[in-house]
Amino acid sequence: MATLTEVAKRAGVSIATVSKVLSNTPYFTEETRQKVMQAVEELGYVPNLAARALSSGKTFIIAVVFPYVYDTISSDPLMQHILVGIETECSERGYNLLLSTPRLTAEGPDENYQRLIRSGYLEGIVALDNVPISSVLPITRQFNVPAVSIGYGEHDVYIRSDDYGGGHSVMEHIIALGHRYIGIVTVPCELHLSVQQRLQGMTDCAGNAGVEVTAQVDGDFSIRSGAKMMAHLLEAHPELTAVVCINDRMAFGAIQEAHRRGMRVPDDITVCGYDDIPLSALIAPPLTTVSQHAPELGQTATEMLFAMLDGKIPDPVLMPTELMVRQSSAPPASII
Amino acid sequence: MATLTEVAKRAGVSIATVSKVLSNTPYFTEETRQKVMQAVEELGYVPNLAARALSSGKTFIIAVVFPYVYDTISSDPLMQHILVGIETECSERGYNLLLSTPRLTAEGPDENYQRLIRSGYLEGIVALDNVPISSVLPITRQFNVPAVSIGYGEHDVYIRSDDYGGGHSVMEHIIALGHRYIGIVTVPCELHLSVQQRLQGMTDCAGNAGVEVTAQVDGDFSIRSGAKMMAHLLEAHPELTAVVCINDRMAFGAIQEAHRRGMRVPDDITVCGYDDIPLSALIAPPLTTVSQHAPELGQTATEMLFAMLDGKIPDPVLMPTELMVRQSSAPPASII
DNA sequence: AAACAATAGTTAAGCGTTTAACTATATTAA
DNA sequence: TTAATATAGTTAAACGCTTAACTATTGTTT
Repeated sequence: MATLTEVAKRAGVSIATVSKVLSNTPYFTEETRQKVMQAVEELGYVPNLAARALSSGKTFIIAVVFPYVYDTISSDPLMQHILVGIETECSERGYNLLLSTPRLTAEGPDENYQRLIRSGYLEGIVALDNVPISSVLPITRQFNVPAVSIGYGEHDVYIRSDDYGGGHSVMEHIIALGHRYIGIVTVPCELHLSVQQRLQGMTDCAGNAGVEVTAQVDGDFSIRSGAKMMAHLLEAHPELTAVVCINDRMAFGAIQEAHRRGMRVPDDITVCGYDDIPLSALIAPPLTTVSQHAPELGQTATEMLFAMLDGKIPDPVLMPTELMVRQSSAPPASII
Repeated sequence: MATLTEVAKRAGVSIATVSKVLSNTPYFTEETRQKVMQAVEELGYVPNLAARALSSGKTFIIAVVFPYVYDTISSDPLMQHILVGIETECSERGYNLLLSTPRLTAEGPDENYQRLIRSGYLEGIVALDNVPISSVLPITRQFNVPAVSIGYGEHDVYIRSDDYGGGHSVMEHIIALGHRYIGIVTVPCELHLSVQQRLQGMTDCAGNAGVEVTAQVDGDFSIRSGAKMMAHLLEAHPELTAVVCINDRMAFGAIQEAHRRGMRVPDDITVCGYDDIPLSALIAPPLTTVSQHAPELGQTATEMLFAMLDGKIPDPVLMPTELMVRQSSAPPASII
């Protein structure tokens, strides 16, 4: 691979001049520029990133950190969409994207990750941070790696989906439809900070409307657990007319279980989800759910990171959610 | 961040000695080792990757290249699973994973990608290569970047899922059940090399059994198109008793469309898919499909790449597929 | 015409490693 | 006892780039 020295030789100038031309630092003539560019062209010169990184500190790498806890990339479709947003923004700026999925335990993230942070390879980080037991972010502060948090962990620069508002809006929708016997399928709330918010929004909304949530059970995000929890709910509380799940996958399971029992959705029971993964619009019946605008979440987080790299201190962002009313929700039969 | 020089100073030795100790190059005493390690410990020294990369050429970065054509990461669940396999293998070896999603046109991959390949940043590449119009691999050959192809593009080191065998096995299953009026939902075959194989397997199998495929229509991988093509098929060929889709998402759409028309699956019509994405086992009815073992595909590809980095030349691999018989397939009603 | 400023380019130091070549000491063989 | 060898450590060059400090040239101002 061609180096600066070769380009300089061919163009008949010094390597400093070549470097100046390439980085557009003032003080060279158009003629020099031409000579240099021609040499670059002819040799197919591409700067060596490692050398550039060492010399200037700019690596053009940012890392996406998706901690690996119970779930993550493999199973959560949301990650993909956040990733797409981040990728879009990075590739536009010529940055490369490093994917890090540290194993997270109560003692903190794994060795590999810690070394990576301290290796000087990363210009910045976008990290998912919603796990209460432990966080990937403290170490970034310690070693001054710019980082943006997507989530409710403690960190100064963050973007959060308005989970409280989102939870509030589904519940509001359900209560407005006339439902009074409502079940919630969630996950153990010590697992996930944003789910805590979602849940709080739901129960606050119900409380304010003078409605008491009939029952609340814990699944584990999976379709299967959604079905199982739906079964529990329906057996213990046959009076239920609506069930809200804190993610779409569990809502899929819930609908399946309802169908399995010969119930019609939404005629016999309303089911709502949360996340608005693409499949949600396409199942039968199409699912009423809350969109987090995941790609925008990733994209904005990345914009914030680039702002930090420019020396700015971006304000925290609360991304509004959007209630997607589809056909899985309807007034309770008793009203019609 | 601490550098070698600081460690050397603290341990009272030269930087070369520190480097030797850390890389376990012979000729130092246990005592020296202790002194060095203690200094490393106390200063929290972590080698600067950029410097190491420049000096030794080892960057500890491998890139996963998922070209962005029509579809990709955002929508294809398979990618995720391949990615998981790659990630597992990389993190085990302390390698970092760079995610590259070049825009691919007939003129080849985009500028960013080409620069990345030539930047010296990458020790190797695992690339999805199934698009006939263009490939991300020729440039890796040109610049001697070790690369493993997952797919049917022309490349010497590759791993392929046995699409032909997989296609053959679903068709065999359907014919064995007694179906004689069979429809296929595929995609325009100039889009995807592995789909061509899948299809060939299916038609060869049917041909050998003396069964003629009744109809074949083109969707676009999406659930929606699956439903639409199912509608076409059922209207044009009411005699059909089985429909095979070349991916699971279209099969979901097909099942939905069948349900929408009041048909029962598999009682009135058999529907099979391909890919075995996790959802497939959980929909109603659970889908008969073909598993590609995507994570293993990614993992083996990565093992092959590491073998190349060790100077070996791995043999091409054909990964066997597995027919997953579930409840969406049954003998045609005429037989029962 | 002298003094100064702006422009164009060069030289050389430095980024933090790895590693080949070297020196110094201890050990073994003859 | 000497030479050869193995061991332990050091010195310094190299990787390819950026950039501060410098020199040389040209243009402008007084």
